Amino acid sequence: MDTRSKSDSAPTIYDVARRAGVSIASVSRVLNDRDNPRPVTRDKVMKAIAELGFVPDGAARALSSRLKHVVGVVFRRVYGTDDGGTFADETESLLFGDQINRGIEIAAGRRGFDLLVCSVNIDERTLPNRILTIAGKCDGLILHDQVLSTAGLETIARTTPVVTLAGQPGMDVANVRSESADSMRELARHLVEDHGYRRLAYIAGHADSPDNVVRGRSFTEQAQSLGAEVLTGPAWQGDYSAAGGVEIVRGLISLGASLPRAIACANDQTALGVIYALAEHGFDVPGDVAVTGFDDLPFARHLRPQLTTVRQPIQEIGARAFEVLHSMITADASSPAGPPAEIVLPTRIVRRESCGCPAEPTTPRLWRPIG
Amino acid sequence: MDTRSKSDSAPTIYDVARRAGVSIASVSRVLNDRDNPRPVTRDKVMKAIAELGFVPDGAARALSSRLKHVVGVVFRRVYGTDDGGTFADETESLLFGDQINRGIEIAAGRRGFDLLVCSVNIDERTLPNRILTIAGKCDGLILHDQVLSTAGLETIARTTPVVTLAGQPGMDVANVRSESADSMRELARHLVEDHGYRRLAYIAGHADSPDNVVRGRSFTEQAQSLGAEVLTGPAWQGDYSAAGGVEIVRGLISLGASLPRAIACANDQTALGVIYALAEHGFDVPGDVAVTGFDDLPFARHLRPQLTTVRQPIQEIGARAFEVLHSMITADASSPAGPPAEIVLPTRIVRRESCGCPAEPTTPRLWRPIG
DNA sequence: CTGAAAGCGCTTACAG
DNA sequence: CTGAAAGCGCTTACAG
Repeated sequence: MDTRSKSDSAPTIYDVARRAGVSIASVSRVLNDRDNPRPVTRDKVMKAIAELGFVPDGAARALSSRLKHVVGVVFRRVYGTDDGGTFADETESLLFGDQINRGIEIAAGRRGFDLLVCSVNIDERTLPNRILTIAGKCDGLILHDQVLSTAGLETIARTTPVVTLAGQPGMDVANVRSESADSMRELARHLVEDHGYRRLAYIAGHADSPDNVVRGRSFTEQAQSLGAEVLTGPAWQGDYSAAGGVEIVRGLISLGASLPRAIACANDQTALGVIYALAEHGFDVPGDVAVTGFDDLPFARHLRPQLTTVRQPIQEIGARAFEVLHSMITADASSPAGPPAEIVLPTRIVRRESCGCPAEPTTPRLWRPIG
Repeated sequence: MDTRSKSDSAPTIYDVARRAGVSIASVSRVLNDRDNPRPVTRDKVMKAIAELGFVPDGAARALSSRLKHVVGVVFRRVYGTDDGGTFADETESLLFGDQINRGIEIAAGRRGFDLLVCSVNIDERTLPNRILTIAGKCDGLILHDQVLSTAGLETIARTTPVVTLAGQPGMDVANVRSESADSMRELARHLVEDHGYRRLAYIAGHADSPDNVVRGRSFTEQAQSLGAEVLTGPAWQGDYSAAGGVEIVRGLISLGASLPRAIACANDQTALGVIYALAEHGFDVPGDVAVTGFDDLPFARHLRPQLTTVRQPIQEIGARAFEVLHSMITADASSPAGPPAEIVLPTRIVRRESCGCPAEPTTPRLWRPIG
């Protein structure tokens, strides 16, 4: 009669209680670190737990306490333009996304939450279902850039707290993003006024990305208002990937187009590809063409020329997203106020060499494109 | 009487059943795609689900079906030697670990599992508890390089399926790693015989990493057996980070030590730092000192000189780890055979420039260290 | 094909 | 301080 419950399957709270000679309620109390159990009781329980190698079941816990202590994160596994190999691995590393997730995870850990991650392909047909399955496994969801349509978003937000990243705030959806307009205007001003460039271009990211739209518009309007020319059109449509940047420059050059004096890119990865392709064709950066990025990923300062870009507090974005989500999860029934519609984090332009500014004297550099 | 259950909290299977005019059993059946429910029934249920925005609760599901469809991954958030800033962000990107996790996640997704990730600090005092909490939330655990002592491992493996990465197989613990000995011997042979280098060194990774131990020993023994000298000692103890590599080379140079003709590094990141520091002091790689890595991370071929290294199938390691874990999770009670003790994936040496071989003519290069 | 009912492993009022 | 009992939201034999 002893074998029944301590058989092959994992021990439960009942096994612990029996072994310790107490009720499951007492076991639960020491498990949750309540202070009622007497030291004696506590010790008996602890001993039984250790002997049995007992691990409380998270599902049962969650069901009972109505909190899973898990937040879900969904992001796109993008496969960028294929340039034939040089940047083939790039999209697998997802620099930006991974770093945001790290920020979320660290913030979550501080509150006893863990991260359920789920990368999806843009073309996935079962996406809505995937996301619902995820939603069922967590207390709230953080959705990266454009993984769901606005409609899909509103649907899921009816029952699950949702925070989007670089998206648009909605009825029940909070959004966290970083400031783009001011910094892009400042960048345009810098290129036009400080460096005197008169012919510029902006290489766009995904057309459906709000950040991209704002960056392109702010940059263009500011440059034009200062009397500079800004090249536009489908030839300048990138996809946030280095391979995309390479392809655009190669295309332009093979068409015999005359390049602008400066190219502002939607993000650092695009700038990386652009600099690569320019170097490949013998153009000097910034001598012939100045190039700028956005994000300030770690590699930006190791590039040669060092990349002038706009610094986003990447991990901070993740951390803030978690905090907002956490407040939505816990507030839920109590607080009548809705979630903060939007959190906007500050950015700042980082002038390095690729725009034409002098090199920072202090930082030695690791890499440079072939000349 | 209608408001009771469709109140503010999320709808449950009971709400759906009531609305559709069927039993919860029927709802459950369409939820799980069984084929008994008649089309009529199914339609009524689907309609109710859509109208209510119902999302089945994962915890309840898991508790009832005894499967959470979640695997946990624990890895170290390492803070490498601080070299004063240049590589400060490096450890935040965790190239290698993230790529393994991506492999796990993709493989998991194919079987309807999601990933619960948890990065821990080496120095975390609550680590055992953290891991137990994680364990309770998933069906099985994948542990990266040395997150737990052997004792801790055995304890948790008593009740949870566990697969380690680059560790050592144990009683109930499967291990997935890639081959290191043969490739390091081949690398030593290549440096000594093909290039004629007679004075070598191996910059180690974490001393407690089995991979590191094997790499160092294989390399050293092979080189020595071919009559070459291999420098050893604490001066060559790295920590798998670029910053560590930088520090070692700077230290050596500042001590006025005469450098070996070739330095084999425990991994690519270390090699990156080593090349950086050598370039910083005016040494030519491979002209003055040849340098090699291990891993073949994406940046290895973009470096100038292109990095000679050993290619590991990184994502494949993650994918295989998941598959083994999945078989342990599902087999459990049924199959009497234990888990495969160990899975070893093949590696191969990739000869590029940093060892002294001629450049690959086909691949253009993006970056190179300052000369 | 469908429903009533038990049970998964916890937490938490409620009594004592 | 401790225990008996209800309940969290599902799944799944078991009858019908």
